[in-house]
Amino acid sequence: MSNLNLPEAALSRLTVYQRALVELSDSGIKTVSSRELAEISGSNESKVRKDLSYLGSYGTRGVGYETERLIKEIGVVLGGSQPKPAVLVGIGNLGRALSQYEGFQVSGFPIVGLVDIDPDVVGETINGLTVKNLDQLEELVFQTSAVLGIVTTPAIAAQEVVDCLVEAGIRSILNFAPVVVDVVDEVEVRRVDLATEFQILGYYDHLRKFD
Amino acid sequence: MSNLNLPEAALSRLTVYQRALVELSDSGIKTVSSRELAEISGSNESKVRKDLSYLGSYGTRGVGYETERLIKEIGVVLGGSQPKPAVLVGIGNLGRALSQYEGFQVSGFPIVGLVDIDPDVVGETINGLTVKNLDQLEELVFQTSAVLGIVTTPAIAAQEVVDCLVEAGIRSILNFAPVVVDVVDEVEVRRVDLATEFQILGYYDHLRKFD
DNA sequence: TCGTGTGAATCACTTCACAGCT
DNA sequence: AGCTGTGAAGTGATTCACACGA
Repeated sequence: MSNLNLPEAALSRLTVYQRALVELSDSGIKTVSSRELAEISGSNESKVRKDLSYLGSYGTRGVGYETERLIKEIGVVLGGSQPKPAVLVGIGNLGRALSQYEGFQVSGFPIVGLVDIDPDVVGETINGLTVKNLDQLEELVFQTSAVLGIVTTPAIAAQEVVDCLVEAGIRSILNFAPVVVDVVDEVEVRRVDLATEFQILGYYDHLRKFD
Repeated sequence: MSNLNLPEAALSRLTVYQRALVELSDSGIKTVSSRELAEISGSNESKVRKDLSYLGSYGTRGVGYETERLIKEIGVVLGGSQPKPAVLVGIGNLGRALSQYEGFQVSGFPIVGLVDIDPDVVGETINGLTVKNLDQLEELVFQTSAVLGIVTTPAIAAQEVVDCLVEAGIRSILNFAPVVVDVVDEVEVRRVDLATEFQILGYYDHLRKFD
């Protein structure tokens, strides 16, 4: 089913278009042109048209795209819009913040389990969830049907935690630890590297002084 | 000075190499080959050599690269290794977490100011910093010599906050709000989009079911 | 006439392959 | 013999430009 070959770059823009489309739709706007959609998504019109063409031909020449229709079609491609529950491992500052961030719930990725190894933290209740120990991970994943893992541990612990997640059957992992982890090919790991983002900004800031 | 044309993709990998090199150096390792460095950074040897070649020719044929030397050279390119202080706007869950995250301090991006608009939050002290009101931003930037801005507000407030940051003289912004903001060309904005990361994972998870 | 859909052209990044230094 | 440095080839993404339908 839907075996379109969506380039990674287009994929990440589609999620941005979708959010923009939901906003448009909520304010009663029925159709939108590639130029308008580009404008509010920080893209450009060719890219928008090319990206949307991967989904099929859902636009009308001379008119534009129906917002409702596009939202539905993008939703189908992005994973059928069934919610995908996530477990979060590593209850430090960042872990606590993410576990309370409503945005994930709203986007269809509810956090349904919390895990740590620190005995001082295990047993604590955050946002209605009790923090479990790492050795209860497999059971937790089974009980909650979680399919996503979020790693917010220190760098040193990340590889072990990822191994446990994979062992427990998780195949999609978002890694906030500033380290590259090894996994088998069937597992998809995405890294969010805050220190790198800062350094890139720092680089451009530095460059600006020599123009 | 140093007007090399570093591709964006190489730039982000250099930050990863540097962290790996610091670890190697700390454990007493003096030289490293492109293959070894690739292994621990999740890259490959051609990419490592090409990336490092943008800095100049600091390797020794038949031997590899001196860890200390590379750390220094990457540091120079990434912005002279002077610390770049940052102000953070938006003291919600994520803002609180980031303001306590030691990683930034360590990487040379200390958070030196906190800002919000909620009167209940303004005046609060977090990690030794008192939260200021948005209208004190310009003064805060002036007093602290901040050069980076971090936006952790809700989407709806992000554009206004970014305008204030730019007004206050900030030219490099890291935006965690799930919205694309408009800025003049001289300002660099990088977006960290957590919802998009989840959706991309969700897409691959979905795909796996139809192989 | 307006805006989509798409081949073709361009640009950017990656990988290959090997000459040359140690 | 081993490993770097780098042109050249290959791959993938972006932009262009225009035919076509509403």
